[in-house]
Amino acid sequence: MSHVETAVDTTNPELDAVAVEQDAALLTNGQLARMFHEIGDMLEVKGELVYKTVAYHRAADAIAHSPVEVAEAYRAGNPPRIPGVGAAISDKLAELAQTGRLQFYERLRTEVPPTLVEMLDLPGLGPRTVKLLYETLGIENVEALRDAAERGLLRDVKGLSARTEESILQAIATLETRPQRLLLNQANAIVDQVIGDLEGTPGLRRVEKAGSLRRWQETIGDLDLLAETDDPDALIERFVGLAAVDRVLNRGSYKAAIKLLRGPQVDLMVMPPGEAGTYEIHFTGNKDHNVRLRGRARDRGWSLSEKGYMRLGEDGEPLAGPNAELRTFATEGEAYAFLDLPFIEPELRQDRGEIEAALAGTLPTLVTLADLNGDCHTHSDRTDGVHTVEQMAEAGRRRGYAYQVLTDHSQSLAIARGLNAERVEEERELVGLLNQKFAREEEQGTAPPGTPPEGFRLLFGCELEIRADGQLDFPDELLARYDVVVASLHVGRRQPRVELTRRVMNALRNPNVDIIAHPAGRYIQRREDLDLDWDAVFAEAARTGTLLEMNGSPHRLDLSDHRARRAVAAGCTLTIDSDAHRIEELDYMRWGVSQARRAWVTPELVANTWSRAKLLDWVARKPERVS
DNA sequence: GCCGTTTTCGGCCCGACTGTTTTCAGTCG
Repeated sequence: MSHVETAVDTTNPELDAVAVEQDAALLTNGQLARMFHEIGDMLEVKGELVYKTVAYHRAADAIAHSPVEVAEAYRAGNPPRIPGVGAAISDKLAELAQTGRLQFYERLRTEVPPTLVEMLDLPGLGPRTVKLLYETLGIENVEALRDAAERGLLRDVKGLSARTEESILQAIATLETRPQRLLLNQANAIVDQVIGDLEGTPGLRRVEKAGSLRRWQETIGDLDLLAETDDPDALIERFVGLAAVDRVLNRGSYKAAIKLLRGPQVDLMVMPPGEAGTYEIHFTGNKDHNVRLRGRARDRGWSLSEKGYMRLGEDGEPLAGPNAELRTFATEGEAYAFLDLPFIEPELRQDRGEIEAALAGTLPTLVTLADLNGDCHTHSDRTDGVHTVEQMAEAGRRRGYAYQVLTDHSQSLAIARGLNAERVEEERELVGLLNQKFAREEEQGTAPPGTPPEGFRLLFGCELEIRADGQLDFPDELLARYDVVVASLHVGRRQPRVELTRRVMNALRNPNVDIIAHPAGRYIQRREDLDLDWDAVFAEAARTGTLLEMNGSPHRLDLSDHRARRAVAAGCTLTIDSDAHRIEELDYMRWGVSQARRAWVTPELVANTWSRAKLLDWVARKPERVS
């Protein structure tokens, strides 16, 4: 607990000031990862050996996903073992941890203009071409490239043509109008639309989602579709001719890619009927997961591609001609089994230990939507919601929940018309009346079908503001009257880490606070995470049994999968909530569940898979744990 | 640059599509 105490200790302000100054030079895992990715990019442009550049990118990813703060650990003289980080990169990390700088990186930046690396963002333009353009025409940024292309200078470079000029100008235009990555729910809606448009194509047996959407990643770049069809030509024809197509990026016999009008790129791959297994694996990814599978296949004498497993000869090449041997499978389960692996859930396919767990027989049984018995975070029109308390409760009841917690905002969040003590009392009475009605209907057998045996109850809660001064927005006497208190932080988000952490700690230690909602306070692609001492927060949440929310709003998905995994490792228990402000948003639960699955979360770790009695008992016992 | 229960050196995952070419390199996923 000592680091926890240190982080919130205010008795010696001078000590705090020293700590903050040291922290200033400590790079976060994210910053380290960005730097090593950039190094990888610069080495690519320099024309370095491809495997060297890959090594830097791989190390960057591993650092980004590391459960420990890497720079902090190095500074403490306690460098963690990170897969993909060997002697050379480890030395660089040590230098960064000590000095906050890296000479190798700074020298590289003088050799390779940073704007050169930005040119790699242009679709179709890779490191070789960037290098070629730099060396022949001295082009070192996108502006110069556009200028040269417009003036017809590129066609004189060996290996390029007038056509290349055109496609480069096209790529620049694409980059400038490129939409942000899609949120999960947006991507899903677009894909459903495209799948609907493809239905009825002659020969088509089925179309399914693949790629990052099938892994339920929190944001989606390109969309991937797989199709089983007896007539590939007809399908490709239909696909590239869809009304929503802006332009066709490429088109072959088995695959095609389109860019949708004001929308993302969509890739379609055709699978021969009955051979979906390896295709689904290949196109669901992610890349690192696939590389691991191919390595394992190769160790066993087979080459794995989307087409199936091909027997390798003694030269390490697939056998050809009459000796060729190809194994295909109808399902992913069979294709995994060929490698003596069990089926691995798509959400886990990120090469974050799932292969090892599969081999050890320790893959988790992931939480599902059906496991949830309630929703601990919902709003009504009495604060910033859209539907009435009754409408929201009725909708929750019809979902088959045993409980739903009404968590309208507390008084200080004026922007959301937060409730004062008087309106809190009104709301309590309203909740009581509704519950009487629900109980009556259950007794009379007129409750909606699907109502669980323990019946449905609307639990009385609030979303309690953790104010900028660190105080909670209601006094303890009032808080003690709630069934469930959900605390969250919306204001004073830019305070320094020590201050922010102290505020959250104060909420965690309050005997009446049961859940911390959207702990990182992020809005995906719009607002950064709160700068908290996460290890301290997780340790205290675990000690006090305060539940940490996985917020299902596709804008939040907070905790993130990485953080949730760390929280669980630290002994925390979670909730998965919709944070619904209208009836339809109760469906946000599905995105929260997918995020939890990506974090390896099992049902028992999620408090709202519990019965109502168990949940209420858990929160009632918090005072014992805090003391 | 990383890595090793075959290896401390010599490997490192795979194929489609595109464009500029006559046999392939670059890019992408």
